[in-house]
Order: sequence, then C-alpha cells, then structure tokens
Amino acid sequence: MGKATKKNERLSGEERRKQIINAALTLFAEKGFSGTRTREIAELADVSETLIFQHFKTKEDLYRAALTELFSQYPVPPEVEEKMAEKDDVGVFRTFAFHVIRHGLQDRRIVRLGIFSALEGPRFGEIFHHGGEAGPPLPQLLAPYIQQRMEDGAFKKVNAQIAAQLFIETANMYLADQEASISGPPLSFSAEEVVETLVRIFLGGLKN
Amino acid sequence: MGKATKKNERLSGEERRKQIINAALTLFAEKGFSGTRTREIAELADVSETLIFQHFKTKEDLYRAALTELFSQYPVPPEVEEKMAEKDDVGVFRTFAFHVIRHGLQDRRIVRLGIFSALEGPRFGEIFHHGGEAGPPLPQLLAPYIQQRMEDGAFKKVNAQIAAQLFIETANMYLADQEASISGPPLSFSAEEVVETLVRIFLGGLKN
DNA sequence: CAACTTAGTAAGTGATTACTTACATTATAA
DNA sequence: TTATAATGTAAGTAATCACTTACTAAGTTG
Repeated sequence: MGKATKKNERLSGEERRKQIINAALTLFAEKGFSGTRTREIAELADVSETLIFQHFKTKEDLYRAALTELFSQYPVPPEVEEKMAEKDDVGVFRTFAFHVIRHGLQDRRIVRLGIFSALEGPRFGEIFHHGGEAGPPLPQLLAPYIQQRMEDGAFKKVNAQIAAQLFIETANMYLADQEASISGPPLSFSAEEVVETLVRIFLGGLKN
Repeated sequence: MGKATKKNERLSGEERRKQIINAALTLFAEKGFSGTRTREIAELADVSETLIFQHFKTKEDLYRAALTELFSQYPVPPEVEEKMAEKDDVGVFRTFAFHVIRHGLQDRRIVRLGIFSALEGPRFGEIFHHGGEAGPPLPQLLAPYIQQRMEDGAFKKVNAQIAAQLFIETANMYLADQEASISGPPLSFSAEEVVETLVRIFLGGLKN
C-alpha cells in the first residue's frame, strides 16, 4: 500500500475506523502490542498517524477496539445443541473441535492475537475471553454434557471440567502450533485428519 | 533490590553475567522482548545499564543468551526409556506428562518465555526448540513408541505422530493456561489430578 | 452561498529508547 | 611497585516513540 496523500479519497468516519482497525489487527497479531508502532499502522492503513488518534484516544484504546472487533463474534455453532440433545457423542465432540479449529483457521490473526493478548497482561486478556456477547466459554459448555453422559453411565467417571478443558485446549494448541510452533513443528496433516484422531482418542478414552 | 551503587561488590565477569541473565529472564518472561526495557533489567540486576552492554553486544544478544540458558537443559527423564522397554503404557504416558508439567512448573518463566519466543519471530523460536543439546523434541520421542504399540496390536490404528503431538500439546496447554489463560481459566486442580485424567482418557482412547 | 461540521494532514513535542564515550576503581602479575 | 587488564559507572547521544497543535479541504444543511 502506498503512502497517505492528499489525493487519498475521503471516507466516512466509520469506514475509515474499520480500515484502521483492520491494519492494526494485522500488525498487533504479527508483533504484539508493544512491538507494533502506531506509525506502521498508519502506513498500512494508508492514512496519516494523526488520523489514528482522532479515532482512538490512545494506542491502547485502538488495541482494545481491535481485540473486541475480532473476538466479539464467536458464535456457538447451532448444531451443537442439537447433537447434545440427541446424545450423539461423536457429533458433539467433532462439532466442538471443528468449531474451534475452523474459527482459528478462518482468520489467521485470531490465534496469534489471542495468545499475545493473554500474555500481555490481564488488561487485555478479558476481551479475548469474549465473556459478554457470545455466550459462555467453550469448556463451560462442554463440561456439563460430559457430566451428563457420565451420569447416564455412558462415560467413565473422570473430572468433567478437566476433561472438557483438556479437549478444547488440545484443539487450541493444534492451532497455536500451526501459527507459532509452541509444542512442536506444525503438523502437516489436514484439519479433518487431526480432528478425527483427536475425537477418536478422546472419546474412546471417555466411553465405557 | 536496591539501585546500583559504588559500594556494589565487584563480581567476576561470569557471575555478573549470570546475574544479568537472570534478571533479564524474569522481565522478558513477564513482558516479552519488545515490552522489556534494558534499563529495567539493569535495575533488577542492580548494575548500571552500561554493564549490560559490556557483557552483551545488543539487547537481542542478551535475549538470545537468556533463552539459551533457560532452554538448553531439558533432559529427557531416564525412567522413560526403562518404561518404554517394559511396555508399561501407563508409566510411559504418565512420565511424559509429568515431565512436561514438572519442568514448566519448576521455573514459571519457562512457559511464558517459551510462548513469547515462539510468537516473536522465527529468530528466537529455534532456541526454544532446544534442538541441539538436549535430545529430540518430545513428540518425536513418543511417536515411535505409539507406533510400536500399534504394531504390537495393543493400540488402535491412529496416526502416531498426530497422537504424540496432541498428547504433548495438551500437557503444554495445561501449563500455558496456568500462566496465561489461553483456552480458559487456570484449572484449580492439582497437577497430579490433571495428569491422571489426561493419561486415563488418552490411553483409554488408544488402547484396544 | 454562507455557516458549520467532519475528514484529513504537516510539522512538531517532550519523553523514552538502545546504545556510547570517556573515565574511575580494583585486582593481578612482572 | 607499577604496568596491565578487568570490573564498573556517570553522563551523554542520536533515533524513535506516542501523541498534539495548528491548520486545510471537503461535505452538509438552512
């Protein structure tokens, strides 16, 4: 993208705001909050640095807005409730895993930004945990189902909360390794194959 | 710790170097590379900022040295080979999980710094993956065992490499959530309990 | 078109940053 | 004892940072 020039078309405030947030997301996801310069954001968005501070009081304010934008929509897939009602164990677990992984794969900035924000202080972590708008965190949704199935006698007796979080964690970690090689090199297998393996092992281990 | 003063005792170069690295580790783990100021490191180490640059050419150089210090020793626990030879499945998996978790718990800076370095560019990621000195990465050690047990007919046929990495990933993610709440809030259960649940589910899912 | 509002910028500003220079002090060995 | 080297510091310095000031241009409305 070129530099900001006088010839730069004049957009509505809202449009420009989105454009700035989008550039900010890209850079914050790449380098984190303190690694990103407001000047770079301006260059990528093709506006003057000043304009950024007209839309956002501070850099931190922009970061917050960007995080909110990216994480406010994390809808729980509708199929999940259906499959839970049917007690379709494979369906439930597969849907959860796919949901997490598809979501992370759809915009690659999500994973990195999520991890960065979790590391860079509790100030930002809250936003990432999408408490308000988008329903309960996934482990809190899966745990009661596991508990229920244990009571049905279908699952072994384990700690349902631990099991639920371990399952979601594993899907997340697969994503994390794709973007940032934390546990090991990125797996060169398809998401489908990884989800199948994960579900088979996990569910096989839970079932009676 | 107080400020650097003239009365500050004079140490050997090597001792001072270690002291600086230790302070650097603490701060880099807390705020990442670009979030940490060399001046803060100097204050925490109780030396002048100048001294840091006598020991390390640049801030990046210090970061590299600190990472190397922390990750160069990641010995594979000796019991593992033993248990592998005995085909003690529970023993093998438990040992791996405990090893990962104990290592991360022993110095809390390890986990955060590992994640930070994985995010902050491929420059540093390599060091974290302790390729050289400390043996192969853990998934590469576990995968052949799973493969072997599949051939023995003891395990279901799954992709051994995926299974191994998922297992190590899950243990790592447990640690990550303890330090930085990535997938969810820190689990308030003991490491033992989590390891037991993880091993039971995972091994239950693998076994025939 | 005149009055007013909104979108946009160029050119700073003081504070902070990684890193240097120039110098002092302490140990060590000839 | 005295030259030499190693440990250490105070006081910079140029560059960079987030953020402001002071302004222009383009819409919009009566």
